[in-house]
Amino acid sequence: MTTIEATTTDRRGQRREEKWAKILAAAWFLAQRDGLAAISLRDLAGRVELRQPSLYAYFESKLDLYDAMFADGYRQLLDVVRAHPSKTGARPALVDFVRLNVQFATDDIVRFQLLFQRTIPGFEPSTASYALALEFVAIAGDMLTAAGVSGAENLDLFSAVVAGLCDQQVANDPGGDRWVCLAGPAVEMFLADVDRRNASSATRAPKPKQPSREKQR
Amino acid sequence: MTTIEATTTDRRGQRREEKWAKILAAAWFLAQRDGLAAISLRDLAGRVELRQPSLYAYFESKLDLYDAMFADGYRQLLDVVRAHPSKTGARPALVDFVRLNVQFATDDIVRFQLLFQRTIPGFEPSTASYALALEFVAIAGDMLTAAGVSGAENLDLFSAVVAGLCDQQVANDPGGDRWVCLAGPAVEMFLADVDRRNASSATRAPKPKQPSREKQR
DNA sequence: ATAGAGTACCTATCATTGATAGATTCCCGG
DNA sequence: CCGGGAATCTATCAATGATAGGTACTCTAT
Repeated sequence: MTTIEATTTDRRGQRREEKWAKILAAAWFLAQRDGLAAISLRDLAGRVELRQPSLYAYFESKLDLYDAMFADGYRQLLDVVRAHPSKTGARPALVDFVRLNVQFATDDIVRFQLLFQRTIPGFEPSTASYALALEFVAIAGDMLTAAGVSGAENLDLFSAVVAGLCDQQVANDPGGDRWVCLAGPAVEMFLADVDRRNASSATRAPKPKQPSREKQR
Repeated sequence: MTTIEATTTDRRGQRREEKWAKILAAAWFLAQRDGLAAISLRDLAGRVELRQPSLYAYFESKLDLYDAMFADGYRQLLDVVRAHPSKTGARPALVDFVRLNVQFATDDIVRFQLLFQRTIPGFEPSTASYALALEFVAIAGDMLTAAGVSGAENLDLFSAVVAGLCDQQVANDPGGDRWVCLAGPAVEMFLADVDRRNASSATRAPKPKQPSREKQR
């Protein structure tokens, strides 16, 4: 779906992938300069020494280009998250994880829009690309369970907090850090709330659902 | 800015405004059907018995149409917020306010996108339209101070929580209420956090920076 | 009543967009 | 050296937002 496949990975395949990467890079540049939806295929082609129809040898359509960018963006996100040294202790790691996410969002606004806001009419990531998104969600879920948080409602609340930080940072202070530096307080707030609810439910019902967890911080 | 002004409010003015409203309604319809960025002026014109160039008697450009929709959307939001009966007690009222916001977002996704996410390349609300947005922000600020919350950081955190709820609801469960019904818990979480921080800062430093405020609830 | 002004439309046309068809060039294996 | 396929081109399409200029209607002032 994403690309028109090279039938076999022959010697040409490498050159092709190089060019493919160049196109993608140019697409990101244009998206940042003119807006995600304002990418012009002619402009894009010109930047990689091609004519506009030749792009269709690499992408089936413009939406397919967006799909490739979507996958590329998630690969970048996964790289960032995985490359980051995980702190000792699940909760400090969670704080770092959130801060990393907000920073990632602000580092490239159009990338954030493409990955997390459905803004391009008609665009829907292919299953292959969406798998990368799920991979990321799984990582986030693991970090939460490691921090002793479980339950669908808690996951939803957490995702809302993180999304909100990113959203506000991107929309109201692009390039700044007004909400980036709220990552710590926000996670603190969230975890305190989880604890609070667990404690109160524990007093009412003597069997706490979650196993007791260490409180670091 | 928003519209090409009727030089005088003559008898025709009324008809003109009627038609103007019709165009706007049709624009919302098309936005919901095809996506915000995919509105076709020819299609839009056809739905109000006009030819495409005639729309330029009502809007200077397509971006200007978006500006009119932006203002219209905020007027709707202000109407909803003001029409809602305010509960007794600032904090229950705040919960209601948040729930109302999330509901408003899900009720019309493209409207949410236009008002709160900068997705249309080149679009920036005119100062007149943006004034409506500020009006809304002011209302939210008032509700917060009424609930005993102050400080820029708290406002930012609050806005992030609300935005996050809307964002996730719209993106991941459009039409549902997975995050709508988290409005209550989220506000509770937020207020508990504010209280917690105030309490701890009060014990450490006997002079709280913010003037003491009544703690209701 | 009627000329003039001005509004509200129209048709015709433009440049640009994403997309397709078909010809051409280039490279590599036989 | 030559045939096939990949890569790219030119030419063209329909649809888009925008502009120019003309036409019909309506109200006002003489």
